[in-house]
Parts: sequence; structure tokens; C-alpha cells
Amino acid sequence: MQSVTEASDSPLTERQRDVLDAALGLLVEAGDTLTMTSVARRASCSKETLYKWFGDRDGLLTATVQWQASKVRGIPAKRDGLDLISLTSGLERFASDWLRVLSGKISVALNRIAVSHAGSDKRDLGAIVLENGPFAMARRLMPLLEVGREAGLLAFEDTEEAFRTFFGLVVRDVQIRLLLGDRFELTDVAIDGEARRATQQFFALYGAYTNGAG
Amino acid sequence: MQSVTEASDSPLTERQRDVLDAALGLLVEAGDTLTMTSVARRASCSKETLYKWFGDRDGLLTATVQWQASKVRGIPAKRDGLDLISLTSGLERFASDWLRVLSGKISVALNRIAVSHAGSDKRDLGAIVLENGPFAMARRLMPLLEVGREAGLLAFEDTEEAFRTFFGLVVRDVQIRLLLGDRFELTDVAIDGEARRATQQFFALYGAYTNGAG
DNA sequence: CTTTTGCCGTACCGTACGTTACGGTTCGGT
DNA sequence: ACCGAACCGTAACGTACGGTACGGCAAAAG
Repeated sequence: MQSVTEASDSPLTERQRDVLDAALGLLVEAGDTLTMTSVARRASCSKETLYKWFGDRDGLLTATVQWQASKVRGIPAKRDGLDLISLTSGLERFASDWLRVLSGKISVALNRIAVSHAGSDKRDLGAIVLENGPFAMARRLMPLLEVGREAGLLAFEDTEEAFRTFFGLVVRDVQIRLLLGDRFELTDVAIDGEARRATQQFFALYGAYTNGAG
Repeated sequence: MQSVTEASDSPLTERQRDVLDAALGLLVEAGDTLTMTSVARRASCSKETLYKWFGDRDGLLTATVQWQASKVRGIPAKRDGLDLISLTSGLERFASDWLRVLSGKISVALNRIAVSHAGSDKRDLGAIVLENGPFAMARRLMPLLEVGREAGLLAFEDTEEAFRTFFGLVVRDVQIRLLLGDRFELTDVAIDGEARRATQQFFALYGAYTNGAG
């Protein structure tokens, strides 16, 4: 027996991971209208166990979001961006991956939960999603941008500023429209096209061989 | 007596508007955790009246969102963008206004509500917010962009494509961070700076005097 | 074999809240 | 002055759901 709600680095039994996967599935299907009873039934476990492991409903939600975050985390960006070709393809692949994750059902569902719980005095799911969403993207991308700058391929003063512009060029209105329930068809080829366009526009703004209008 | 839930263009009594303002205030303060009782108390009306006018809780929420939308709607964009100066200032003012609305408490609250209700089978608040948010922005801005193109100041093929890029350059990660509860200080001068940067970058991408990389 | 532990299944409790019902009050119409 | 409609305030109902208690079982510990 171990309560997961205390320290953030509890090792999580395989059974617990199964339970969280069940909760994740229900979260995607039903949003935060999921009930403790439904989670228990889906996971074939008792409600008592849920409460023993996760404390309360909010603890279960938090653990579920963290569990998904731990799955996505750790796709390291390759730092081989020394020439223009590899930097370009690195940015493109980055944008492509990001859009793919962003438009996935799980991401949409989790962002919905976090948004609707933000501003509450409970455990802040928003902070977790923020940390594993935009902030994680920044942590992974900004080193790549700086490598590009040191290689003389990019020109900017504020790295965060450059990153946020890249973010805007990649995501545009896609995420908010998805969150607001707009039916959106975003095929894989469309995503790749978006990534290519965003990268191209980013180079038009921050490429060292054009104007360095940072 | 008139039920507002049926036709979308019910004229709304002044008393009803007062009630919706009260609901709006509670929505900003408490999110969708507001109760029918609290709305009745704040508006000094009976719950029976709430149900007679708006049908049910969801109808009240919908009416409230529509009421706020009807307040924001109808700030027409001036179509005087014939020379570069006025086009630039038009875009800047547009971006500035948009960021100001976007970062306001009411906008954040309403987007939160709409996001958390999206994907539900109830009346779609997401569609309303979408219609009065990004889509309204598009309807107002795209004509201005086309005027700029016809005046030879901008170069692009797909107007919607150009608009969405402008959207991305203006909003970047601001909205999602606000929705996720990130404490964010966005002063008026900062907003004006953002608007200026976005406009400048947009001209760098779509200005006719540079490359027309649409 | 006995004890302990951990968990399942289920019944149960308390409460919050959406919704309805009803008596009392205001107010415009005649 | 009278009537009826609209509305206020509040009490009451029904229910869904978070949280708890408890009996039974299987497996590990002793």
C-alpha cells in the first residue's frame, strides 16, 4: 500500500498503472464527468482501493494526468543542427511531432480537464499540463535554436521570444479550435505541410541570411 | 413571459439582461461551479423565474455566453486601409484590441466554460465562443487584408491562410497559458508592443515589397 | 494450518444541487 | 376596487455521486 498523492516520484505498481490507464480512457471518452464508480468498474477494482491509493477524486485525476505526462516525456531532441539542412529538418520534425500530439484525442481531453480545473484552489492540473506542454516544448526547442544561432544560421536576441514566435507559427488557431470542439480534420500530410510552412516562415523571420528582424 | 431558449433572437427584457449580467459576474468569479441558487440570489430573482426564462441550467449558461457575445460583437473594422500607414496602424490596433479582449477576465472565464463543455451533447457553448472569437476575428480582419492586397501592399494567395498566420503571430501561446491558469502579467504597453511586433512580422512574411512567400 | 495483508464487490451514508411547488406580493389593466 | 399575470422568497423533493464500511476471498507470510 502506498499513497501516490504525497511524493511526486512514487514508483507506481503495474496494477496502479493499469488503473490509471483505465481512468485515462474514461477521461478521453467522458471528460471530467467520469465518476469514481465508473473508473472502479472499468479498472475492475474497488472504490476503496482508489481512495486508498489516490486519496480522493482530485488525486486520481492528478495522478492520471501525471501518468500520461510521464509517457509523453523524454523524447529528446537531437542536437545535430549544425548545417542548414539538419536544422531545418529538425524544426520541421519538431513542429510535426508537436502538431500530431496536440491534435490527438488524449491531448485534447487532458487540456480540456486542465483548463476547466484551472483557477480552482485544488491541485493545479493546469500547471502540470503547462509544464508538460508548452514549457516542455520550450525546454526542448530553445537549445536547438541557440545551436542554430551559434552556427550562424539564425539571428535573434531573446531565445524565448523566438521560441514563442515559432510556437505561434506552428500552432496558430489549431489548439483553441480543437479545445472549443471545432470539428477539425488534420491529416498526417496536412500536418507535415503545416510544419514545413511554419519552419519556412520562421526562417523568413529569424534566418540569419535575411533580415535579422528579431 | 418568454423562454429565451428557443429562438436565438429573443429581444431580452432589461430585467433579463440584468439577470444575465449577474450570472456573468458569477461565471467570472466562480467558473461553472456557480449554482442556480447563487445566480438567483445575486440577481435578486427567484429560481422559478430562472427556469421559466431559460429552461434549465444549461440554457442559462448558453444565454449568458450569448449575451456577452452580443456585447462584444459589432465593433466594425474601419476599411480605410489604402496606404501603408493606415493598413499598418489598422492591423496593430486590431491585434492590440484582440489581445486586450483575450486576456480579460471575462474572456478567460467564458473560454474556460466553453472548453469544459465542448464535446458534450448539450447546447454547444464552444460553437458560440468559436463564432464570436476566432471566427469573428477572421470575418473582421480578412476584408482588411484583402483591401491591403488590392492596394498592392500585401501578397498572399489564400486569405484565410494569411489570417491564421496573423492570428498565430498575435496570440502565440498567450491564450493557452491563460486558460491553463498561468499567472501572466500583460500590461497595456506590453500588449501594444506585442501588436507592433506581430504586425511587423506579418509584413515581413506577407508584405508585397519583400518576398511574397505565401 | 493459521494469520495477516491486500483487494474486490457492494451496500450504505451524507450532501450538494438541479428542479419543482407554493404562499405572498407587486403591478398593470379594466 | 378588483382580477390576473408575473415574480419573489423559500421550502421541499429527487437524485447523483463522493466518500466510507464491511464481508469475503486469495495469496503471501509465519
